[in-house]
Amino acid sequence: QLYLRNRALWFKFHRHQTEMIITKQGRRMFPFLSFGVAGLDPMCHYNIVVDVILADPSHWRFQGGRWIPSSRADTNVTGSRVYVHPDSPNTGAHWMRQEISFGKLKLTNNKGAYSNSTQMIALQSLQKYQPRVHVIEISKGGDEDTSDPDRVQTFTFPETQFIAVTAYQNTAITQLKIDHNPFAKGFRDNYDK
Amino acid sequence: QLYLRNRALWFKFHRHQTEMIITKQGRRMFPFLSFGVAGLDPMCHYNIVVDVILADPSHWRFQGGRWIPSSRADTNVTGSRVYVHPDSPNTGAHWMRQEISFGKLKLTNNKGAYSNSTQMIALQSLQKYQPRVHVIEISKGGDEDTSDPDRVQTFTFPETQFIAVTAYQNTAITQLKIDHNPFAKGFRDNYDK
DNA sequence: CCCTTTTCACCTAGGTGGTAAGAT
DNA sequence: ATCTTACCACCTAGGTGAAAAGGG
Repeated sequence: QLYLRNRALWFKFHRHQTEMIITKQGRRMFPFLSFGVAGLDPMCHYNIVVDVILADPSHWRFQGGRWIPSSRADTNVTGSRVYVHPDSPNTGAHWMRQEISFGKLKLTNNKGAYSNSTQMIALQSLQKYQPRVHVIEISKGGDEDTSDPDRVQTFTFPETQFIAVTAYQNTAITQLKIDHNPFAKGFRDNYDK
Repeated sequence: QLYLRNRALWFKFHRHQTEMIITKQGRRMFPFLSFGVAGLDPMCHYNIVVDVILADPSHWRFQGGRWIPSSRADTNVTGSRVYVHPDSPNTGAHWMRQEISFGKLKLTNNKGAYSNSTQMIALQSLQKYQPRVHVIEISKGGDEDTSDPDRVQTFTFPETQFIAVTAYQNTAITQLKIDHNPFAKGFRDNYDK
């Protein structure tokens, strides 16, 4: 019913263990989450949201060209913030008509970034994370009722797991970012103009 | 209860009869509509929308340095399209917290621009228009009921009237645009770098 | 020592009016 | 003649990884 549109790209990164930069002011994901959906009620209203949960309790270190799990995380895990797709709320017909892209979602390491509804997800560096997407049917009362499991569908794609970093560790990941992210075009070897 | 935030700027243009460019792919307004609002119910939900109505039935021509009304409009007026503020729907608390800006609203002369929810308002060149803003209280049923006059408040600011053009006619208007629109900075006389 | 922050050149993306060509 | 369109140089705005500086 819901599928990952840029699955092939995600797998290219996943093969090398995806890394995502986090900064204080927020950094976009690349690849970003892009979904297609089918089977919704065209007339019904839905919110579509993404959250990011800890995929693994360990701290990770990049050593000898490999990621290795280290000590257990000492910090208690703060619940990951939810990112609501900017088109939300909208009809099933709307969501099924076109790509559902989370290209403007930003990741941050600034826990104080919750000020005034800035849409960012706060993570801890060197931990492994798993994004999830939720399709929330809005009840006729106008409010979503997340306590009713029939009204929320959750999808998880393991190929979108990543380790949060403040600087890239694996040069293979860096090269994939440069090769595929349009904003990094200036770093491509075969870039002539 | 609702006021025009950039009223002084609008008056600078209004004094010379404001002109707004319309193009096929859509052109932003400058100045753009920017409002502040007070007195809403912080918990209640509202849509805030702008429409543009004909301010005058005449065609206008710029001749001898002045705008003069010409023949009556022969075309039957098609109802102006509504532009819904991208934050809609939202709570009274949200709308009262910050500027309500319509900076991304675009004007077009392409009547076929209604394709697939492109958010543009279609106008006819050389006619005079009046923007309006509507604050629509959303009923508990979740749908706005625009047939109930108690639930819609409409505000009109005469200083935001403008004539739609495909190229500027009055050089005084052109100069004001260059002086105040950041995107036209390259045309300023005192621009050194 | 390892991780984070800041700054930078370089890019994408797209909003300006000017200008010349096109359309009626 | 008058109005419209297409293209342009020039700008704003902001997303990249590299590299150097900062911090514990």
